Amino acid sequence: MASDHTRTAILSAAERLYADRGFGDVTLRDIVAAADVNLAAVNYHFGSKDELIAELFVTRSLATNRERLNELKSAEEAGGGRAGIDAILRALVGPTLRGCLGADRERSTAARFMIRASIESVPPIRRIKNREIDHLRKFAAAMRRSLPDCREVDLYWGLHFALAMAHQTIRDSERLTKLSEGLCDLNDVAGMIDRIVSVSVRALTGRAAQSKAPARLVARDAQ
Amino acid sequence: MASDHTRTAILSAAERLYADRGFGDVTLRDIVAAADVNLAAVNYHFGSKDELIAELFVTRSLATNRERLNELKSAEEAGGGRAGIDAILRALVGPTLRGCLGADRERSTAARFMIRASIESVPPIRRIKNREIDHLRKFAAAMRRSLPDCREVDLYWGLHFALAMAHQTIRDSERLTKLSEGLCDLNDVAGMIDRIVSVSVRALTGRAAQSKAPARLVARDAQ
DNA sequence: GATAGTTTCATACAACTGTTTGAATTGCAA
DNA sequence: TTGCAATTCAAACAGTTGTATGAAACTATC
Repeated sequence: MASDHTRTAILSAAERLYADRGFGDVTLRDIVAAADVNLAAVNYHFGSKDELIAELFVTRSLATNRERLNELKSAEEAGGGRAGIDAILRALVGPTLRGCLGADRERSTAARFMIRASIESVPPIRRIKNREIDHLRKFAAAMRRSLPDCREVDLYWGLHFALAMAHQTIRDSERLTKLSEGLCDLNDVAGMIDRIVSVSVRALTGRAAQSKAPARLVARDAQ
Repeated sequence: MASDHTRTAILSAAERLYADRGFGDVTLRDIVAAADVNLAAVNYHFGSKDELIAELFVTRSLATNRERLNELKSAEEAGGGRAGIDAILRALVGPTLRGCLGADRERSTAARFMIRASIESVPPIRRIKNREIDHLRKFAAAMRRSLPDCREVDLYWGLHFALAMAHQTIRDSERLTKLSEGLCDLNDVAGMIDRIVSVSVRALTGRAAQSKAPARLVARDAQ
């Protein structure tokens, strides 16, 4: 194993191309052209296209999860074993948002690749993705500790919504910019995280706080 | 132009396959096999694969927008020209959510096709999709009328978040089910809409303190 | 029933896909 | 240097893709 140069060139070219254009229309020939290596190098170093994608995904997935858990852990330590709900949610959505929309270019392609991977469900990734559930469960557990009075079902919905907002903001930032005619500042990543966390916290605590339960609102839809 | 049978068979088979498996791995041969027509029929009736996709998207896009605007209009008429913010958001996310997760199978594939189209950005669709902005602007305008004291930027973020939650709930309903181990009931579409609308309203009215909106909203729960 | 126009069909085509091959080149230890 | 394994390379492979073709089968009009 000499210099790894070819291997890493392929990895980073592939990641960038997949992040930019999706898995659908990026061919091995595109990748090797961008990496400036020979076509056969992919199969020589990775075995197959699918294994290349899988390696890319596994590496990044572990890194993202580690980053999230680090933030969660230090938040829990700071709170003596129980973190505030806002810190938990911040640990959940912060890394990806900063990664995708922050200034660091390398982290940006990495994070955008992960978004692609979570959207265009391509076979080699789908097989691995079940582990994500286990990862999210840790956050659900932290949230449960933080909000012991919150109903279980509300907790999952809150987690789900927080991820949804973060996700969609990354994926469709262009639409939001166009729609608001530049009013929504996507460069202010910290402000954006605050906003998402704040909405999520309110979604979670709004009902729990005002103790009184369902004044179920009239929903005349249905079929 | 005799019986349209072949044409419509292609359209509905294509829509179903694209909705189920995405644009990435559905070939013309898959479509004609499902529609039980000859391969050449696609090019004969539609010109090309891209034009078939475009026709599918335009048709459904117009239908969805019409449905949303109808709901919005009747909500505004009921409120004497100014609809409540919850009714506006309900008109925005309701049709798609009911379409995707409701019981009506035909509507379901139609709506799921639209979700696919909005995720996997395939060229023939990307060209058309700019019109969506104009459509959303109408909802932004209605929201502005409903919450005249709300800051413009908060308004756009609220609209964005509402769509994000609806969207992600449809796209990744499986993950939510697994994560919550069936606790989050995705069959209760009405309750889900309540929940999304309620969170969105709180996101909008919480920050803009002096709002006049009826904050008596509480989402109901299943079970 | 013959005719003209539309629609279907089997088949072929050219382009592109991921993968394989076997020879050429490299790097390094003896 | 020689020898040998690891790596690179150009070329070709088999399979799939969207599209085109020209003959056959229809349908309706006269």
